[in-house]
Amino acid sequence: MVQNEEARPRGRPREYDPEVALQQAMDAFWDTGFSGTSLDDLSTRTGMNRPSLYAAFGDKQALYLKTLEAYLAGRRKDVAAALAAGRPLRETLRELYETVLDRFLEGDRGARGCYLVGTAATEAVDNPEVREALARSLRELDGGFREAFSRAKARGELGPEADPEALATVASAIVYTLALRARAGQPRAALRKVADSAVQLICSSGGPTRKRRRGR
Amino acid sequence: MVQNEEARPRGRPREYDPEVALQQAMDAFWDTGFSGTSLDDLSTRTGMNRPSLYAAFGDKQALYLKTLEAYLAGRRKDVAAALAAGRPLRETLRELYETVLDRFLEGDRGARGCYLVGTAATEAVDNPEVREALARSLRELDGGFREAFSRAKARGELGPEADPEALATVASAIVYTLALRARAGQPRAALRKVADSAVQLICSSGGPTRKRRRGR
DNA sequence: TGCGTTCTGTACTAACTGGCATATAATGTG
DNA sequence: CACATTATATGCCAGTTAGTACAGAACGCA
Repeated sequence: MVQNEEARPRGRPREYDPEVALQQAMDAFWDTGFSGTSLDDLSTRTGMNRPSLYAAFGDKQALYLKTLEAYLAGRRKDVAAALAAGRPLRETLRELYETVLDRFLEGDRGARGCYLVGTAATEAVDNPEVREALARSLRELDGGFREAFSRAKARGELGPEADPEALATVASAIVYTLALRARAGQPRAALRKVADSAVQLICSSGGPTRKRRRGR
Repeated sequence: MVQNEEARPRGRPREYDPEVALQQAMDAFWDTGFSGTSLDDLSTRTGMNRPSLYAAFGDKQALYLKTLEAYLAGRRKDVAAALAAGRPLRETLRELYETVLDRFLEGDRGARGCYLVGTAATEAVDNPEVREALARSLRELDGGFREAFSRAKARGELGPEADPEALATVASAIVYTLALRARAGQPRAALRKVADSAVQLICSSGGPTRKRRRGR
C-alpha cells in the first residue's frame, strides 16, 4: 500500500501511524464530543504529544474535521458495498442495518451510535463547516438508498406505486434512530427489532409486486 | 396562576423568573451543547450572575438536567395533545410532525432540531443520568405512538396486518430524522416532504382498511 | 564526523473554566 | 428604627484549556 518504499523522508522518523492516530482521535471525540474532548485527552488516546498532534493534523478543529471525513469515507464504503450487491432488497437492507449496528455498538465505554449523530449534530449549529459535513452526509445516504430502491423497483421487487425517494428517507431515518437508540443504551436485540420492522414495512409497500420474494 | 398572592417571601425579591431563566439556559445549551456552554454563557443568556444561578438551580450539570426535564415535559404535552385528539390518523400524524417542526426550526441562530438529539445524545456516553433521561424519552415517544396506532387499528383506520409497535418505531424515527435534518440546515419544505412521505407509508400499511379515508 | 532535516519532550503562557467567599442591596417584621 | 432574611454583585480561586517556544533526539547525507 505504501506507494514507494525507497522514498523515505529525511529527518527523524515518526513514532506514530497517522491513520491509526486519526482513528484514536476519532474514538476520543466519539465518546465525549468535540467540546468535551481536550487536547490532553487526544494526546493520551493517540500517544502523541501536542506539538506532534499540531504538526500532523493542525489545531483541534482541523483534527476533528479530518476525523469526520475519515468516518464519512468509511461509511460511504460500507453503504456502497452493501447496496451494490445484486441481492434481494430485503436481504440487502437487513445486512446493511446489521453492518451499521456493528459499528454503532462497538466501543470500550459502551455503545456510541453514529459518529455524526453523536458528535457533529451538537456542533452543527455553531460551526458551519461541521454543519455542511453533516448535511452532505445526510444527502449521500439518502441518495444511496434512493438509487437502491429505484433499482429494486425496476427489478419488480417493489410495487409500481412505490416511491423510491420516500422509501429512502424512511430507510435513512432508521439508520439515525438506530444511532440514537444505541447511544441511549438499548440492547442489540431491541435495535434489530427496529430494523426488521422497518425492512418489513418498506419491502411490502407500493402495492403488489410483480414477482414474489423467493421461496414463497 | 400564582397559587397564593399573599404568601410572598420574606427577603429581597428575585429579579428573575425561574421559568424564564430555565428556558434561557436551555436555549444556551441548545445552541452549543452541554460541554460547549460555559457558566459565563449561561450567566449572560439568563441575565443572572453565577451565585444566583447556583442558588436557583445548583451546579452546571444539575441545571442541565433541569432543562432536560423541562423540555421533556413540554414535548410530552405537545405529543399527548396531538395524539389524543380523535381525528383521523393521517391528520393526526401530519399535525404532530408540523408541531414538532415548529419546535425544531425555531432559534435565533438557526434551526436547532430536538434538544435531546442535539445535546443529550453527545453527553449520553459519558453521563449515565443524561443517558437515562434520553432512554426514557425514547421509550415515552414509542409508547405514545404505539397506543395511537393501536387505537387507529381498532377503529379500522389501519389494516388488520398492521403492527402498531413496528409503525411506532418508524413514526418516532421520523421525528429524530427531522431533528437531525433541521440541525443540518435543511429547509422546512424538505422536512415537510420527509414527514409527508412517512405519513403516506405508515397510513397505507397493513393491508386494506375496513373504511376508506374520508372523502374517497 | 559534521550538518541539515524532521520529529519528540518539556515546559511555558495567557485565557478561560466551574465554583465559591464575601460584601452589599432590598425586602418584611418587630 | 434595628433586625432577620433573601437576593445580587464583585472578585477571587485553583485547575484546566488550547496553543506554542525551545531544546534535544533520531535519522539521511556528505
